[in-house]
Amino acid sequence: MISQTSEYALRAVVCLAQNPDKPHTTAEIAKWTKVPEHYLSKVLLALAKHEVVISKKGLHGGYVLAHDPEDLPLLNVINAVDPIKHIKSCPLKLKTHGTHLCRLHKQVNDSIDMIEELFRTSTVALILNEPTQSIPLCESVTTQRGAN
Amino acid sequence: MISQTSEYALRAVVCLAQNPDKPHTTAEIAKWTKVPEHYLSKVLLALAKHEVVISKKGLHGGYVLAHDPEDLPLLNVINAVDPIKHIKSCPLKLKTHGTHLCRLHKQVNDSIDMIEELFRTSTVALILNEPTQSIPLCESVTTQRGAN
DNA sequence: TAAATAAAAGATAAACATATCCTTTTATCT
DNA sequence: AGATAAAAGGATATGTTTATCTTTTATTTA
Repeated sequence: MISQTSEYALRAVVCLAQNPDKPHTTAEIAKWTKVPEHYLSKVLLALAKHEVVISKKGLHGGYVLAHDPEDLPLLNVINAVDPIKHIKSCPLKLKTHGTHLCRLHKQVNDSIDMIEELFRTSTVALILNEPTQSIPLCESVTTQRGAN
Repeated sequence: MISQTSEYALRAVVCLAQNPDKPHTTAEIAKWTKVPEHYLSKVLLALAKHEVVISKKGLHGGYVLAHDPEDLPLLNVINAVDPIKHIKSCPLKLKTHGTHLCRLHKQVNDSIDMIEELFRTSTVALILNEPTQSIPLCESVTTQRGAN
């Protein structure tokens, strides 16, 4: 439903939100999130281009979040790497439909709208707070990874 | 959000629902739905295997719907060709998470649940009825294709 | 200024989804 | 029975996503 790339991007962003103390390198994030390192590098590049994260080159460089978790909807993360595309005109290119979708494509597009709305209204902060039994990305249930 | 294959399957099923008089061949359906004919052939095969449609070989054969449009949720069509997969256990394979999803993956899975629910409750009949300006798959707004 | 560090960029490969083509099987009609 | 129609199945091709590896560029520190 959402692409592997989006999943990776979400993991990376949550990871950075959990460890806001300093920039983290691609290698670090890759290890923590279990995302293939060189692939993650491309993902982070896209996130930086869309100003979801900020990159810093050189020694002690790495990536940090560009916004507070409260101000960062998951949708922004997803759209940075794999933009949600709405159906705006008839996929069959029927001339009489044009921009007015038939029931079928309206229904499909409604589902896209729903997903978008859900991700627009859920911020990264929402993921961090409300701790359940499982801490995102962390193996242990009692300690944050940053504590190691 | 939904695959090209699912879109094709939905088109084919709606097409058959619009023309319930007799079996229709792959070639006919392909022409009406603007789906590549040989690819559609595989799609219809999957739909038949999942008993969404019924195939009839030989002269005057083709495909018909296996159920009344009222009894056919769009979800069944989608699941026949490209099953919606839920997140059931931690994608990072974190042992302590196991089957108890963290907030991140719960959120993503919730979106999958939402989509599934929407498609479960929308039947093919819903697509046919409530005519808007555009008739599904039909270029003309005044005549059903079957009338040609 | 030199060395070390880390992101950026580019090139290549593997896996998967989509699409096409060709042959075989099955049913129907005369 | 023979001819025809149509689905079923198999093999191959194209395109896109995902993944890996290497080189280049920018930054920091000593």
